[in-house]
Amino acid sequence: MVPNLRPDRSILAGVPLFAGLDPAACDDVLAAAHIRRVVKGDPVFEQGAEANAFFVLVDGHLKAVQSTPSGHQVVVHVINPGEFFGCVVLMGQTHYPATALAVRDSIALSWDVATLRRLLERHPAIATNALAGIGTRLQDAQSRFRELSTERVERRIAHALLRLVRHAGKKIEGGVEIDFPITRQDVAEMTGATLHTVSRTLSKWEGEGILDGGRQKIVVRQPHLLVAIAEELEDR
Amino acid sequence: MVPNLRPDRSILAGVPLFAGLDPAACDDVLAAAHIRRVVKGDPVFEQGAEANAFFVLVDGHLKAVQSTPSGHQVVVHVINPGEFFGCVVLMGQTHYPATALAVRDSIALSWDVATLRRLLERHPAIATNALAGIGTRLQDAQSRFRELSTERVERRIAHALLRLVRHAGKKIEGGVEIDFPITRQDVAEMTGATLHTVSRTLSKWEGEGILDGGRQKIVVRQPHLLVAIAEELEDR
DNA sequence: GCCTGTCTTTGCGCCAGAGCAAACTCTGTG
DNA sequence: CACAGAGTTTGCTCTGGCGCAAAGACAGGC
Repeated sequence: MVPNLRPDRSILAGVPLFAGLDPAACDDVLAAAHIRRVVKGDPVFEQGAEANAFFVLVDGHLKAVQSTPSGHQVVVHVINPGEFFGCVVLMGQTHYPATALAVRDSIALSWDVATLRRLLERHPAIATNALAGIGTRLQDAQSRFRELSTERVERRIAHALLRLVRHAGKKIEGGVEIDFPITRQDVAEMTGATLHTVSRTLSKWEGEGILDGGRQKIVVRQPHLLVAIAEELEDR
Repeated sequence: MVPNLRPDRSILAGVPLFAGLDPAACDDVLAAAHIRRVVKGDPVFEQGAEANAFFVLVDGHLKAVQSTPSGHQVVVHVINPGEFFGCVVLMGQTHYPATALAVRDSIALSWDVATLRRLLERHPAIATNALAGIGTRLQDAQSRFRELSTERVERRIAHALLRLVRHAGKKIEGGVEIDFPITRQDVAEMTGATLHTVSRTLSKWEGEGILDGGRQKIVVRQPHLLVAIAEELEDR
């Protein structure tokens, strides 16, 4: 962690957490920030570690994974640029409940707990924005819970892919590509399925022209067909 | 909804959302509140309705249920006295994502959106407290997601019961009773299981002396055995 | 006290998808 | 360029727990 190297107010532009802050406030926020670079495969923090900092992802992609004592892993959240993470420190928790792992080289801003508290006090709008952000995430978590309870694997995978397309999709020639390396195992851990089932399903869809796979790569060719699978009332 | 009938500051004592507020602030909060009484079986608000009020449960118990287009229901949250709900209005959502149903006669305080905004501005501590509350709930949702992904039904049911015991348990002669009417179906909807599987599992546990069942009633006799089932590393 | 509707229990068959196993295919590295 | 390791595909088997069905058991209303 190094002191802030570029006091460029524009990095905060795409961060909902700081929406509505006046330039002076932005400078205040930035001045207190540290920059944290993390290379693909490295954790920003690990599950169980003492929670002492709060982060905003500026560039790259992370996944928040929880692992169970029995060795299973679950991807509880994919963190996209502009999102905050490590938000447990906002809520008086002392340890991180998940590991934040860089799925590609990433850059984050960070603030330690005390600094964050001070910023919250000085700029109450941040608290309101944080509330909105966490709320959205809560809803997302509940949706996924509902899906996992009520839907069959195929449909859950479709939902997961659509979510990825929406939040981390990059438009390319003839489709939308998930903008970071993603394994079948990752998709399995997001949907409560096994690697094998995900692989089979994606292969089938590839055969149907819905998407193109590849090593750590997914390109959705026909998003609307995925929507049809995800939403269709009648069971397939 | 009727105007505040009892301006008794003490009702706010057990509400974490208003922790740390000075007496004057409490009075301010209370003066703006309305009291909403709701009888068992009635909804406080329904999924899809316009979100125009925010609530704190003073007495009773609610369940937050989401239903899918296909008719399945999921219990996303059990609301205990002192908790807030309808918190989507805090986050700029326009419609309630779930139905809040009274599982017994209940009393809630309510504030309309505009009033709430004003209170938040005047008493920033509320925003901080709300942040903590939603954060806890997010973690809870993620835990349940993880359980649903990685654990077999029996263990998930054990976890759900323990959660109920913890947050809505009433110590009675020789055990802990869940302090509101709860059906096997409810437990099923909390754990992503079917009514039948829950019934079978509870019957088995009743046979083992871990708990006593009954119509809409569960009394846990040996919580530690439940913990053993929930936590044990080796699969049963 | 009886009746009705709701909740619960239990039996049985079946299948989605997990678990296991093995081969195959990339990609980066020495 | 061969090799190692990680990621992917695919086949086969087996089973947890769902779906369906039907019979009890209880509580509240009349």
